[in-house]
Amino acid sequence: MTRQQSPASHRSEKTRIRLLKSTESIFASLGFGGLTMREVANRSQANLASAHYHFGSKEAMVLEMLKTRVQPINRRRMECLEEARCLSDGNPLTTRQILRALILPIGEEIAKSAHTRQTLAQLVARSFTEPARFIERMHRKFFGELCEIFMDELRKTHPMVKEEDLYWNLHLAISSMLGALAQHRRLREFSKGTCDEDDTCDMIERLITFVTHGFEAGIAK
Amino acid sequence: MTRQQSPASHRSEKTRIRLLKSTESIFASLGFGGLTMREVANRSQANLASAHYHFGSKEAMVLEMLKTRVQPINRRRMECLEEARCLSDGNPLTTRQILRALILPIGEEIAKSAHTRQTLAQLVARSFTEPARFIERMHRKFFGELCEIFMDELRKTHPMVKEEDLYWNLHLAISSMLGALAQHRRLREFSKGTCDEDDTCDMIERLITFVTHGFEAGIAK
DNA sequence: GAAAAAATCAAACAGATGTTTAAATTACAT
DNA sequence: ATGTAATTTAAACATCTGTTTGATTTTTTC
Repeated sequence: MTRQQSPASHRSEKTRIRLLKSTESIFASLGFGGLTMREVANRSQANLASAHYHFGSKEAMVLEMLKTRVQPINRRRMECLEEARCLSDGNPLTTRQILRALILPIGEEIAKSAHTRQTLAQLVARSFTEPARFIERMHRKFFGELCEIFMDELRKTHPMVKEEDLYWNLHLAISSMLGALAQHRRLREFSKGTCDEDDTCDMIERLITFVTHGFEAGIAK
Repeated sequence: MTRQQSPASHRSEKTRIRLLKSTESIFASLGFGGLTMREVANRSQANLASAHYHFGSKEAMVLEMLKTRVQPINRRRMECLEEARCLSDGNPLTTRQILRALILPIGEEIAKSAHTRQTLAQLVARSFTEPARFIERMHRKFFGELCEIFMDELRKTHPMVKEEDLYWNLHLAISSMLGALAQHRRLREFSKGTCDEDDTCDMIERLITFVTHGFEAGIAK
């Protein structure tokens, strides 16, 4: 049934890509349950059945979209970590450097997709709060080893700090990042226009400062 | 259609309460889209139609459940703030005191519902990340004025700090709180058993420390 | 240009969902 | 006890969902 993901796709995949784009924006604003195949097809100016033709099922389609969005961010995270390691030749990284490597890549990605700024922030956040089990499974797969790598880095930086404290505060830092992304669009209304949520750089810098100091306070004896 | 919420309900409302309880746990784990009237009715050992009889619609039922869960927490928040004001006779509160008043009441509520610890944390978090518009409207109503009260308190404590910075960092603190609640149950797996997510007091204290220092770092010049 | 493969399409299917109806039952006041 | 209101019930309704089918069109290959 499903079109095989064969090595060479000999013709343009315009439809496939349009479907993924629609999937992304609808999933970001309505979640998995709120996303319907018909709405995706409509927005993509494609036929309902073609979505199944390309992906096989709704679940597979959403998963495909998430993969293509999440993986580049995780790759970039590793790069950022590596860059920091180069700069600090041999010495342990600072807490800020580590947490920056975790957060900055999302900011870059958000800034990149200029006209749909909100979408990616929502997307990332929603993918973490979705009740759907298969999405949870995906996160375990994509995030599990990444977290261990970041934990290792934090251990090097804070060799005297208890494991428990490191885990707890990395957990809080990640949670803060996700929470901030999820609540992103509420800021303007909340601040009655005082704050500009569209200034992504500003947001990222504030977020990094916030979690860095939160983290360090949490591991202090 | 809807039974009127008349002042004196002359007979026991067992069914109504059972329906709300089921609504709570299902909504917490599956969200609004995942919650079905039939499942609620089944778990409540009630008839499908009785749910509509008591609440009128799925939307109204979920809203009623959220109100009865959220409002006590917000009332408690105001009490905590008042208690802190008493203790510091006239002087501005510390940042920690203010943020504690925001966070502690949720912790108390979570600790109270001992056997369903996870439920409330998930419930609060999910209610904030639900795509459903009517839930967003509810939050605006319940949270809007509360936030302004907390902002006023922060203004008194930090009179020299720019409005923008106060808003940004209160926003980050709230987001962190929500993110931590949402990600709550991931901690044990993430930490491979090192951390005990069921120790609610510990979690709340860590969270308060985290956001307090994050906040203060964010407003420092 | 003809055969084969890939992609699109309209239509239908099967199941689930929120909601309504109208009858039956229970609880309550007089 | 009786009549009235409140509640529960089984059944049906209309709509929406993901998915499948089989024919048709488009693209690629030779």
